[in-house]
Amino acid sequence: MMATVFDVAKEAGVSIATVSRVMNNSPRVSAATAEAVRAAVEKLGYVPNQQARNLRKNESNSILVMIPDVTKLSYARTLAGINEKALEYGYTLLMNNAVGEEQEIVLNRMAETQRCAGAILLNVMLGDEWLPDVDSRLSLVLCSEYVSGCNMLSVSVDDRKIGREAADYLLKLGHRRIGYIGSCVSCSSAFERREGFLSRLSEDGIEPDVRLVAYTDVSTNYREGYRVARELLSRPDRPGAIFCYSDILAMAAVTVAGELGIRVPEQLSVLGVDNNVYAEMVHPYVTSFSQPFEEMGRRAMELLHLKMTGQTIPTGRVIAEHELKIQESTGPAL
Amino acid sequence: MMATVFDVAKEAGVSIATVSRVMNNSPRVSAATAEAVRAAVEKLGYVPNQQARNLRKNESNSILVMIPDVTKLSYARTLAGINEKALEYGYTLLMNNAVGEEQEIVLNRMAETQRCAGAILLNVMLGDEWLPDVDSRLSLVLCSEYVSGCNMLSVSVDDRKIGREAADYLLKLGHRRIGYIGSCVSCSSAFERREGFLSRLSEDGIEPDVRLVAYTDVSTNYREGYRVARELLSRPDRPGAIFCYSDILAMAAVTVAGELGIRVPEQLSVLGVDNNVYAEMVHPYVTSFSQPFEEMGRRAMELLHLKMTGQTIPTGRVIAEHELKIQESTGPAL
DNA sequence: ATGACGAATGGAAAGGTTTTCACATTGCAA
DNA sequence: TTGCAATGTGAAAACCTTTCCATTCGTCAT
Repeated sequence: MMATVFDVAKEAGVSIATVSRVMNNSPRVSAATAEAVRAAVEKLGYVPNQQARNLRKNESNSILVMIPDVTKLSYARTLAGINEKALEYGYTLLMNNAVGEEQEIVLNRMAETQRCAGAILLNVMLGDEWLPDVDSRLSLVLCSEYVSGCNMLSVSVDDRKIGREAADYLLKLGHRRIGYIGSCVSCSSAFERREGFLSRLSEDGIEPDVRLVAYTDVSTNYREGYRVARELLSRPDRPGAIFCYSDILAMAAVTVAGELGIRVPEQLSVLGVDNNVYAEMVHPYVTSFSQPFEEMGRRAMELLHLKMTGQTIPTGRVIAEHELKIQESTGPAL
Repeated sequence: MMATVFDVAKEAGVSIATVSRVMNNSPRVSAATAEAVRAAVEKLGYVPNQQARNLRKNESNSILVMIPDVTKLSYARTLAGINEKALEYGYTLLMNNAVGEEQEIVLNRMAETQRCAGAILLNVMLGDEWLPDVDSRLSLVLCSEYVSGCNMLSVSVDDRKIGREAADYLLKLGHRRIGYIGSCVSCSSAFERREGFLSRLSEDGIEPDVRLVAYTDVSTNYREGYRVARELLSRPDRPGAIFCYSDILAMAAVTVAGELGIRVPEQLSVLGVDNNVYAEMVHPYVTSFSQPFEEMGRRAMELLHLKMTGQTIPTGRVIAEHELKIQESTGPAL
């Protein structure tokens, strides 16, 4: 049915070994022979069977991407970046939408059946004693929130720095009554951002004020954010500026402000994180830290490629640069 | 390194053929032997090499999902559905984020190198003469907007019906001045929805009124939708109800109405399509047709499985059911 | 008692590569 | 002229399965 090395060898009048060499661009073959083989390949429409190749070479050209939830925009964007580089390097992308325990099962099965040579894990759960073990059999790169104490190679943004810069920016605008909406425990990035945020405020002598803070554990749930923001902004001693864990929460805050007759940014500055494409649906547009998800995906794929080809790689954590995109929701304190 | 059938055979004191039979649950092996083999498998931690298996059986257990843009929520949701079923059937998911010409190249390469046995194409471009050719070498299922005239097996919603029901719903609320925001040409679904919408209106004697219609070619771009909606709603003879191609456009219309002091739904009913999770970011919440993307993905995977295992499949088009989710943005005509 | 049959199992081929090793040819220096 | 290295090529093994075919053995009907 499909042409094989044997067919090509017969057609070109050479041995299968020579055909293989030509297909792999071996230098140890004469120009004339190579040309004849190539002609035969062309004529027969021969394409090497990847399965057989992988079996023989005992390696795989596919890599696994493990995603907790592909419908979350940040993951999808990262995936797009990974895909871009994978295509460039000639890898095939295996993807799996799995969470928790299932991640471990799938990953182990992939490693055992030798279905893939490497994997990129988006936002793997905390407390993963099993990761180093998997990493010994399979090249692994993490691409997600930074998990402190985890020594795996990872790509992430510096959430602590985002928090610090958020505080810095609002302080520079003259704000002193600065609030926070977001979680403090649900995930590592939330924790880090809040830590950085509070430590910068503390440097200017501003200590956490419970009346200015609203915690919501579901940091990306609009309705919950709306409820919490309403509560926070209804107080007589409401903050003059709010740093929000996500754009979703920031949008909720802006909407609430509009409903309560609080002018943004004159009476209230709102700062978010994400640069969500949907952020434009609320007016005024939300000032926000953008996260380079596509770039993170590309970097992760590059690192994995280096790791798999045995080249030198940076150890530990690789940081992707965020950027403050100033829009309409922030302004100087009155 | 890794245990093979030979190791297991030696350990269990049987032949490799028997080991293979046990691994494949063949009935032609005695219980005692099977037990011995299983014990050896357990002891050695043997896992069959998928590559070798695929090579021998000349088939693949992986299927390709081709996506134009994984960052679009509807595609991501479909992908999640596909993933769910693929896991259930034991398929490995290959994914590729490609558009236009690149789709054809990737698809052909996949078929030629026998990397996968089947593929699900999300929203493949129009005018694809090459599809039947690929389908003859690779099982194909389309999962996307319905392309009329294309005889491939496909899963899609009935966009014409959505259009009809939209008109029907607004007419039943007593509306007569009914507008439309969306594209008429950019994609098949936009065309179909508009056709169904207009034909239903026509049945009640309402003919298209250019003053009530706003066309925007980028049917999912908020800013453009905002501009267009503003233009449409600023007219003195503005419509009393609007059917929007997408929730994004509907949200823009609702926002514009709010800014212009037009009360929704008292003075203006707005109806969208999608049931976007972000639809909740605008008040009042938008009434909308939900599309079962996850379910579509699952159905597509099921159909592909049936097709690949040579079972009988429905021919042509499979329709997934949409549903009208009534929220706050629609109400009776004054 | 014999033949036929079915069940359980093993031997060996096949699937399409890559790669090692060996062989033959050439060119070049001694 | 001889020896040797470099170069180009082919034969065959190896990668790990599945599966066809053959063999053995026990059972049952004649």
